[in-house]
Amino acid sequence: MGMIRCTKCGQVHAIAKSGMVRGKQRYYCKDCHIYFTLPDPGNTGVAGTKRPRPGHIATILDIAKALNISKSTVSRALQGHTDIKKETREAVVKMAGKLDYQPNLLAKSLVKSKSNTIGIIVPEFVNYFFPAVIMGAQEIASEAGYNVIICQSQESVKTEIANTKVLLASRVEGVIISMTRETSDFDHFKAFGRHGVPIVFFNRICEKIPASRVMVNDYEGAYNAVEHLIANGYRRIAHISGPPNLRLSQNRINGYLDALKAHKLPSHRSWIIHHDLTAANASDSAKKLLSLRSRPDAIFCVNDPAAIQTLLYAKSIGIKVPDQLGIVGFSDDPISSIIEPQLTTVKQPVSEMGQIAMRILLDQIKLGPGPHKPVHTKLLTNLIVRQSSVRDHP
Amino acid sequence: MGMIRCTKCGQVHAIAKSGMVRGKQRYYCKDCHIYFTLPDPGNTGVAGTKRPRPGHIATILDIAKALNISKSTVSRALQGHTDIKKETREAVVKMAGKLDYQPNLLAKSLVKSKSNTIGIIVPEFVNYFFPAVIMGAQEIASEAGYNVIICQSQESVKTEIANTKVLLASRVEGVIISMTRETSDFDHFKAFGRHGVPIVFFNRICEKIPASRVMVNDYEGAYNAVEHLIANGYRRIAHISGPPNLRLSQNRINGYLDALKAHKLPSHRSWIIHHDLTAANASDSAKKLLSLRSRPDAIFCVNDPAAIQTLLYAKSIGIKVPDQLGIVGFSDDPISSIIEPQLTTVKQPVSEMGQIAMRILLDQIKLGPGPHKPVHTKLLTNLIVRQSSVRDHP
DNA sequence: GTATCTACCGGGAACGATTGCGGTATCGTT
DNA sequence: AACGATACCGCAATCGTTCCCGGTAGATAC
Repeated sequence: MGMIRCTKCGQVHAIAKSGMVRGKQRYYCKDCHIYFTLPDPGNTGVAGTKRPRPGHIATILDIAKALNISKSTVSRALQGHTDIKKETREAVVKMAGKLDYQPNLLAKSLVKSKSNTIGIIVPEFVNYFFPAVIMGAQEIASEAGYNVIICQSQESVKTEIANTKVLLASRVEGVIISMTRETSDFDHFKAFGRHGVPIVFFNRICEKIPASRVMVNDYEGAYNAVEHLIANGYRRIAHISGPPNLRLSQNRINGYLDALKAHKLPSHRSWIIHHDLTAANASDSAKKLLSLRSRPDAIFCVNDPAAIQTLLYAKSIGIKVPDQLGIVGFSDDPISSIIEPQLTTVKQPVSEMGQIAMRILLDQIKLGPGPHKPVHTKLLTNLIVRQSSVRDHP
Repeated sequence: MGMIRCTKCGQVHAIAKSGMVRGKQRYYCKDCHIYFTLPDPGNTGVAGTKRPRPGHIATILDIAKALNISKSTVSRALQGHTDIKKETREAVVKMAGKLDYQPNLLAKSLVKSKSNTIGIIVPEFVNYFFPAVIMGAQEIASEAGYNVIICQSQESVKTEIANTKVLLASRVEGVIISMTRETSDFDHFKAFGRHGVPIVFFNRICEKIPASRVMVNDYEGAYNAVEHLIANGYRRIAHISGPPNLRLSQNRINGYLDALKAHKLPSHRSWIIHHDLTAANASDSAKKLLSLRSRPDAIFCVNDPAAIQTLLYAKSIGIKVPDQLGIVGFSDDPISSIIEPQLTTVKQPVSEMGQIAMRILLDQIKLGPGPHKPVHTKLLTNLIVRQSSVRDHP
């Protein structure tokens, strides 16, 4: 029970009501029988001035009022409608410039139910690969007038799920995804399908969902890499693989195994080590392989970061590469041509991957809602032979 | 003149009118004296069903109707308002889950005039530096419930201007910028200020604008690097610098020059070469320096990519590093600890840079509109001494 | 001179949320 | 019984666009 000035009468005592409306205390005036809240103290309301807020961005209504025409006309003039007289249009455009008008995409998206936005979810973007893919994708998207929201799942399913929620709430028209290494439940991806948002997977695809995919010929790439090692006289070839639930890991293992089989070379289970794609773990895997009693004389790695860690470890313990150990990576990371010895690697078209994924996605968006036949694209790799796998005297 | 069914009467002939309204032909019915357009053929309108579109995302209205309550109540229930009965709230939440409700951020942003979005503009993100900064920034932003739109200017002022337009149109609440190397006109940045959108510059700052800045102690970093070279017996120290209009280039040059001066060492104009931060250009600069008659015996580079190119070039023409040539870079790019010899470099706190920039920005946003005192933050670097600059016998 | 067209423009309903204002039913006091 | 207070909820305006209707003035046709 405090004395507070009522909005209708003079000061009368009023008491707290209606449990705090949006953070503001609500009062009731006994005499006037009305409810009221106190105005914000910040707003020293100068009556009469309509919208004097400093950071106000001009709207079409501002332009319309300045020109004494309707906002419909302004809207049509601004989007180049034929129905508008030339002078009117010019006046509108001029006034828009004068008022520093910037269209409110939020409002536009809302009314058109079209956000002009694409979502991209990647596990991380510190290692060369994903930024390069994103660059390719973004290039195509902005050519088509689309914006891109980039999300990092940070290899965590939990944030991956959070990412899908954000993208859904932002009403993206399509999504490009490379999964987390630990994603095994796919309900959050299906949400996109339920809401008619097309998906394109790349690199780390999900086979449980009938969506388009962009990958490289992992099997052939691995096969060729291993065959190249064999041709260079290596016989005890091990493999540092990726997380087993990723299709790309499986494909590259199969290529590796089949190449060995085709050349009647042995394959041991202990020669295949899965690692989680972190640098520290790759180095551990290399350590494990190189301290085996039956030490391999070559290692084919699922990607370049792993190959680089392997190479560094081998050097650190005095194993000569390529003489005592052959190494082949996968991706053609810029580091691989700088490290010594230079790394032989299976080059994959990284930027193109993003471009193609985006092109497929935009096509699906153009086709409109409804389930479409998924497009499965397999890009070609090629082996870049450098020093880490070539011996003069096998 | 064709026979087309009128919307009001039976079929009467009608003729093209009103110059194609929004891509659709408009007709006029002579008998009814009305104008009309043909409905979209795609919509085989099943009357009665309100919104049967397949990809429809449930709205609060859908929830309200399903529960026979008003949408206001749904809205309040969903945001945990106190004014809602417990059973009602639970019913709403349950129905929201059942209908797979996802709030429409566009609508929310529109009505609240708050997009919950931050814009980031960087020149590129293939080289280690910018992705790492962005990661740091994004981390802080998502902790605070903000989304991030990332734009690449691709070192082009033109796309940088386009980026600002997009961010403005997306009603971002703040922007973090690292300029293009060629940006010399700043009107497009001022637009943010005019609209009350706070800016934080990092790395490549703009001094013509009273905005907050995050940088490292470029001068001291450079000074220490050069002093380190001097301590290792190098006397003819050159510098590959960045674009001259960037403050960081100037600061690092000054640190370089002052260190030379302090040790009474000569500095030649021909020993300072500006390069445009591309790899090819860095390599050219190294070539130019190393073919000078008075060849320098050490080079301090404005960043690691340049230092790496220099190192590679020196090796390619048989110059021994560090014996015949000392090299120091700037940034501590991951490559610098892998290349041989390992690169001495001035380490800057990259991820922290993004974090701090974002924190400053969020603070300014919290303070609300109106000009605030810009915050100028200078982070500390420290010299990582590796092999490329250390000689046993100076 | 009238009927018919054309060129242009305005009114107003969406889009999907938030929120100020106010109403009803219920309960507790005196 | 009457009144004050509380708990809960609905109405309707609002954000900035787009776009469907439709209307009017002038040109053209007959």
